[in-house]
Amino acid sequence: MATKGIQSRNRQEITGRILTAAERVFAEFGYAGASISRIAAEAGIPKSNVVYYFETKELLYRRVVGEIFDIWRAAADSITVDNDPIRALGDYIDTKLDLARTRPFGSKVWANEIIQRAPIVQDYLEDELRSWTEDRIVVIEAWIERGKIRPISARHLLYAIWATTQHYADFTHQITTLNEGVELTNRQWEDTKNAVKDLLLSGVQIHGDG
Amino acid sequence: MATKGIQSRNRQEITGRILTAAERVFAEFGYAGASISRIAAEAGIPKSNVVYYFETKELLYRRVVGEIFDIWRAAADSITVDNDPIRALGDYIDTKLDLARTRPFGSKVWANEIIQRAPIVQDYLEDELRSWTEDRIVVIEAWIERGKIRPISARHLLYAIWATTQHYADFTHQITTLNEGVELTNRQWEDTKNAVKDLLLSGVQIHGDG
DNA sequence: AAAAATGTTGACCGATCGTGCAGAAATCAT
DNA sequence: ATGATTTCTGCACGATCGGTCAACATTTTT
Repeated sequence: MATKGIQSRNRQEITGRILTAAERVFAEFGYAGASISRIAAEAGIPKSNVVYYFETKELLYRRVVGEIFDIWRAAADSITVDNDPIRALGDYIDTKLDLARTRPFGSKVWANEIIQRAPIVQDYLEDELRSWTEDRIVVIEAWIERGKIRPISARHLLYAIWATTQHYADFTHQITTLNEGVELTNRQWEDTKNAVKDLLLSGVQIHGDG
Repeated sequence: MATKGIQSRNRQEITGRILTAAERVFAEFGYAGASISRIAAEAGIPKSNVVYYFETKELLYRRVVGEIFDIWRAAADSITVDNDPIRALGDYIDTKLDLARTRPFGSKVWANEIIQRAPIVQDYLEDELRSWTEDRIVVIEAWIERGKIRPISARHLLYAIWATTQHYADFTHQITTLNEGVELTNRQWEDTKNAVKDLLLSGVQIHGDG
């Protein structure tokens, strides 16, 4: 019992290393292009060992997708009826842009999966994403009814937020290339946050008369 | 000489069929996941014949990417200093959303390529896309200087337009799933155009005091 | 009509893929 | 200490991959 912990800790360490490697490799090569041997090499272990912990490529992949989905879901906690709309949406944009910077590979894996019509995680979309989305739409429409924001399309607002924030993760390479080949600095990421919020939330906010 | 045309016409027909099939297959499986045999099957010809016309998978892929890039470039013709900003940007958004509907596979191929850090078409980014982007930024900043639009970040405005419009192509499957599993109707696409323009151009337009 | 050029196809090659499996190694419970 | 359990790894398999090539069919040129 006293030594039981050692094995568990090792297990957690190694599965964590595999998941991190898998997220990167799946992002960089797509599901079909990612090979178990490449993931294993990135994690510094033999191929057979990856299979031992995750059984199949598909199960490993589902774990990777599930992780980023949970993280994104938590990012929208601020979107509730009682919160101030501009503040809540601004926080959501900030958080998602932080995630675009810190977890770009997860975002890319998700993008790849959706582009390829979700052959593996369609059940995620139909179960969890659908109800989650409807809940947020209800909140935004409640804000509209109470006259707190302009009567925009709640659904398309959500889509626009997803699109723009994830763009900075999925298209990092294009953005870097257009930034003279160097990654965005801290300052540029702050500028990005402000620019995205400015652009998107101007369409939401009720404009005063002066 | 009189019969020369027959072979040329056949050549054009068959390479066209291959390119259409390739665009779809590359979009659906990524570069690594797309196989020449699958493209050939989709085009209804033997694998060897695809190789005969395009030599390698990579050359075929470059042709596909080049096509969608040219189409997108032409879509921004309206962005010139002398045009009205809201009108010009609105036309650009409309055109790109039309392309999202009519050429979704090309958009997905591009997205896949950028996600994977442009292993094949990096020269496109550095040569053509970079100068093209800078030119548009100059136009938008000229609009700002002349007081025609709010002083937003021209670069991030472009990115936001790209992100939102391409989102409706790349994430079609997610959007369809969230639309109770059915594709968007003509009416819904019109609503989309208006919603995107409303959201993005509110941030651009100078708000009057009434 | 004969020669040349172009188009078409199936067979084949070496490489890599995901995965199953047997057995060695390490750790655990007793 | 010893047997049970878990962890680790090399090897082998059938399948599929991109690409080559030679044989054959068709069209074009002379």
